[in-house]
Amino acid sequence: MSAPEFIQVALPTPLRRTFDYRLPCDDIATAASFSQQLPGRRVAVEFGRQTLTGIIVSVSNNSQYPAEKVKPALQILDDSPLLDKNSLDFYHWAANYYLHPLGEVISAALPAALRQGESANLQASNHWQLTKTGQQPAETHLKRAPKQAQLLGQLQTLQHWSDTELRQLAIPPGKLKPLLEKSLISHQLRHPSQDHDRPLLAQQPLTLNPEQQATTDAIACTGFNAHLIFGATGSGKTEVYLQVLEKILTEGKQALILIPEIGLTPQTIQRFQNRFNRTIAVMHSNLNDTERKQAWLMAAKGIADIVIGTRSAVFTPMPRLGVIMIDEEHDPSFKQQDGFRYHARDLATVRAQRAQIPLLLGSATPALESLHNARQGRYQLARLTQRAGEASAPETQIIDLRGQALHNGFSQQLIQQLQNTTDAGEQALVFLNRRGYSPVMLCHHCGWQAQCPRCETRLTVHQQPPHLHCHHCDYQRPVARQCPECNSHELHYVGQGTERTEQTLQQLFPDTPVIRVDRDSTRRKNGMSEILQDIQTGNPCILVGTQMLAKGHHFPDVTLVAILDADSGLFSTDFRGIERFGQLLLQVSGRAGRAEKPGKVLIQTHLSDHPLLNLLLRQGYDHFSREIQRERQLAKLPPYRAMALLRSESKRADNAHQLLLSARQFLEPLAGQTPAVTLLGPLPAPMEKRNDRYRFQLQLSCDDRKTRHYLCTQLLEHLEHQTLARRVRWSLDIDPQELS
DNA sequence: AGCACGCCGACT
DNA sequence: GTCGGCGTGCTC
Repeated sequence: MSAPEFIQVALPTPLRRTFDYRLPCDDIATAASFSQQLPGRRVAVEFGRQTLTGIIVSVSNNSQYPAEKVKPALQILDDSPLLDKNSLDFYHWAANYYLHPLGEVISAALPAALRQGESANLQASNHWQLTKTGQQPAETHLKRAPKQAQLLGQLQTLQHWSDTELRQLAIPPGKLKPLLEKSLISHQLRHPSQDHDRPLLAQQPLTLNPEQQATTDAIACTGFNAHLIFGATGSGKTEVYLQVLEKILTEGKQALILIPEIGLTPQTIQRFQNRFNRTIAVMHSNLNDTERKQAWLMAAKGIADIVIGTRSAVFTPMPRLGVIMIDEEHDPSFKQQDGFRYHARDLATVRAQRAQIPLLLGSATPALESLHNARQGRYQLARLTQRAGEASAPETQIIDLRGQALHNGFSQQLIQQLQNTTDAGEQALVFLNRRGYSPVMLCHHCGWQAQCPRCETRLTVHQQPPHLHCHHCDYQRPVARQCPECNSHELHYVGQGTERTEQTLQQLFPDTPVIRVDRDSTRRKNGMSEILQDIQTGNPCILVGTQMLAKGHHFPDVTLVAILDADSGLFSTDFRGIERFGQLLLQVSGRAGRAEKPGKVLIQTHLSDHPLLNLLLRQGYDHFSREIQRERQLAKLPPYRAMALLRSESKRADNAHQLLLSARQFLEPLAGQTPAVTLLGPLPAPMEKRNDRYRFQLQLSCDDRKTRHYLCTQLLEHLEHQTLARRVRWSLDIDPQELS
């Protein structure tokens, strides 16, 4: 057989095809012998006038493309495939399902360093550990150096650590020098390797309660089996994860654990590290390019046994993958909201099916989709109802705001309850999902409002530092002193954000520390850790914050949780709005009433009769979700229908609108032939103008995914031939999570 | 997408 | 006289 000459290369471009190249001349001679192993390797090619790194997806003896136009590839970059066949097949599947170019799917799968053609070799890195002397109480050696003693104390909780962990803890390597010189710690440069010599368990597992035991037993190590673990905060989901992990690791397999973007706290990783003597690769947004590449390669080369990562980790090749777990599976951050709009939970399901391995989804407030799957029998539903320890579920109470006098958003009743809590020396948490000081700046004389010049929205007033800020396009300007319309100086701030709420609370409770936790307050400090340390002391304080407060962190001393304004959540126009609100409400409530102190949750609203709110509070999330499910079924919405959303945006509104109109005109005759297809739009997006662009959307709903796939495939081909499609930014969202 | 080409308006 | 705005075309 003659040596194959051509390779098909996936390149990072929005063009929905692969590109043919000739093998580089010096590789042809040996190509016959290794052609089987070409797919999955990276290759450098000339593409137009640029040089790109692509992935070889297949090999052939001929090319469909005119032979004289086929360029030779510049260089094959890998000695062996970087991506195995299973991974490539999975990426193909994803590209086809989401109708997204394969090259961009592969780009999402690779860390930036490998995408840009860097070598796929693992780097040696420092492994640090305590010496014998270093294990003794820190004060023995460092009486006169309290800072060093404190640092040693911190390191003693770790025992051993890596350069990356040091960086995560914000400890500059230079600070370790004195400890190194005193021989309290030591380090060695090591290449990462499998850690299979030590016993698997570093720590004895906890005893499971009957529910946890039954759940763990139901999970089979081989074959696809999916489980939805529905358990409130504190019901012991993590221990189930750990014990399933133990089963999988015992068999010598790898585990992939997906977590939400802000759920990855050092404590989470610590729990896995403390339990197992196994190499863990962590992949999240705080890593730099080198660290990310290192973690990815450790997973792909089978060195790491446990991989913990956010959404994009679902693509990581893992040669011995034995389980996928998704914690907080309802979290919206599992869906990518731009570019390649995939859902990591949905892809994880497919990946587990293809690999014939178990899948675990866990949440206190499962996504409606997941509960639907469980109720349909596609997932096994495991309920964990017993709260660990003595902690009882918090008592919840609605404060009806109708007709009440409010003080900057606080009812008299809420102020009294906060007073009681601080008087008792306990902590309180006030939740408000709105950053800044005030959402509206209004002229008292003529009614002028500070608007964003680029978006169809108001500017938010910030006071720290003082400025007006658009939360949608980042436009900023100084706070106006007088009205630009009528020159009046009487400018009022209407409504409250976290800054103003912090100020109000500080005025109401001058003797109690008020701690604000939102994107603005945590950015300045060293992440969130400093703030958390203050809170963890257990001293009385009042926390004010956005959803940052609701996720991931536990505040054992908080006994009162107040939701300042539930109305905004109940008014949401998005069809998923009420589901999100219910999830957030329970997440926030879950912060209260840990340990022995019973918690209380107060919800301020003008809609105290809202049936779904009352259902949620009186009967729980299960009943709440069933009711929403029923409404979705009646309204013919997901998960009962397969939806796709074609979005368009342009500086010229007519162009954006026109493109969708032509899409609709194209789809209508096709849809007419197929039963049960609904087209809605083109409609202006909920925020019609954003960042100087006018936005429209066309919604497509089908009874089944097959029809949707067919229609969308046709639609994309149609759009490729539209000249207008080049002047308008557009994107197709399969299974959209938000209609915005 | 990125990049180049090509054609018209308002500046040093 | 040029700089640069974006419309159009092309990428194996």
